[in-house]
Amino acid sequence: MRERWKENFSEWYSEVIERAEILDVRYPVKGVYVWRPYGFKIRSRVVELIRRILDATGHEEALFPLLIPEHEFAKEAKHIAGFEDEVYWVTHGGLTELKVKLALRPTSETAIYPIFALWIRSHADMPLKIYQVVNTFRYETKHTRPLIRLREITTFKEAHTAHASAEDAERQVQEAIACYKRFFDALGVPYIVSRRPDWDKFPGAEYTVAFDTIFPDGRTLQIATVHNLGQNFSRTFEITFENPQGEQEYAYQTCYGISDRVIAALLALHGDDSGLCLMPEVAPIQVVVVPIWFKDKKELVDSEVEKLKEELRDFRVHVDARDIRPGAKYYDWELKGVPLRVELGPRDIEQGRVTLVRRDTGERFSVPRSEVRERVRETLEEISSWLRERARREMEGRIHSAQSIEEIRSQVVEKGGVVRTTWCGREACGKGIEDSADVDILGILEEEAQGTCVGCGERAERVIIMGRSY
RNA sequence: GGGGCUGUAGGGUAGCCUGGUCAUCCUCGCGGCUUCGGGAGCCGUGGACCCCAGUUCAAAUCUGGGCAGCCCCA
Repeated sequence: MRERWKENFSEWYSEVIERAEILDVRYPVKGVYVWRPYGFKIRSRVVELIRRILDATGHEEALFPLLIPEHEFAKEAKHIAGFEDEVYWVTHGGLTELKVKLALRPTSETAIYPIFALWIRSHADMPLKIYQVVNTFRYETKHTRPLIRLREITTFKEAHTAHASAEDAERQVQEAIACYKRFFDALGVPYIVSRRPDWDKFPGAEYTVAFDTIFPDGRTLQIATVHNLGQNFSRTFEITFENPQGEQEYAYQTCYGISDRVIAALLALHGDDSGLCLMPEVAPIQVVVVPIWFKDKKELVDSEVEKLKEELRDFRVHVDARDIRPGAKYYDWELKGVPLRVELGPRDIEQGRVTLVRRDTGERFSVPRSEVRERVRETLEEISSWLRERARREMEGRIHSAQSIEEIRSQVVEKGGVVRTTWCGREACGKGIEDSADVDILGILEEEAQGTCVGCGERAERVIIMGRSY
């Protein structure tokens, strides 16, 4: 690696995406990228994890069309107002201009809810919990960045639910938050959960709860959102049901999603100056075996490596048999983030041992050949918890508190990260704080506020977090 | 949204101002030999001027447009 992880994060990120073969960024359309096989394997593991979690909580996977007719898309006024300047439109079929323009989904509410209206007739049809993993399109005007700000989001994991009561929808929001916590915990991606201020909620939602993480450069990244839609969309799309009393009622809805950004976070948070450092849970290769060949010993080493590979068949193992020097292989696999390396040479064979090298700590040690399976298993577990713990500590070290506008500005602008502070809860005052500190309010925390508002000095009603985001 | 800069082999670059020779160097790919416990050496060989138009005897070089990328400000 040429670039350093913390000191030069933005360049590091670009370099690692390209050299670790995650994406090919050379596709000739702005803001869209090619998943390379190695990156795609990581993506697949991440998708499998969310599938397991959603399936286990009674969600069912489905697949809705990419194209949305204009009249459906335009039904919900606030929703379209929130998206209209970033929608791609299909206007022609061949040379024929379409009578009804078709939107490429920027998100799928307006594709799914007309169908929900057909599926739901009675309270017994609910709760209805559907999810899909799809690509979505947004015509981003700001600077696009691989996996962070995309024009084609390739891995949008969105869930949509419908309920017979406001209480059940509220319970669903809590379930979604719990699912996402489990998901990010498994990936070792630390997060802050907060409720977005009203002016920043999802267009058409009652309220939005967001997960943010903090990158090594101190900027925050929104990695998941959960929305309580109330009856806003069900009124628009006429999703009604007959309740137990025999009356027609509008359904109560929620939706929530996670984009490619979770993979950006996974890569960014678990790196160092040598490159990626993948969590064993998602690493395409968990253990790379490097044979150390010597003149007349090549055959001996190769046959031992073959046996070793068989002994390690419970793991995702790759034997690097390329005809290059071992050192070159070490650098290569470190860049690609393989969590554990096993070296096997004449010296190891003589002693009946193998050499293990941890990617996270760089620690090198030798273990008896007879114990290799068990030691690999426990070392991978240690790497997983070490990475998880390090990421958590790193993020917590970037959360500070501030009691004045000046402090907010100096903390966030100079040191990066986020600040906790207190706010009266009034929108005008909140926007004033954002303007004068030149820092955004990310969200409102669950906890009780004490003291006064940083903006107006009146009694504080809310604890908020502020930061600069991607 | 506004402004600036850039586009030369798979990657990184020199050449462009001042048009003209076989387009420079590093890396990389391929074949071969010797090597192999932290980026090997030698020999041979392969590969590029973003696209479209214009100016000109002649364009990587100048002009216009397109596309793509980078940076700064809002």
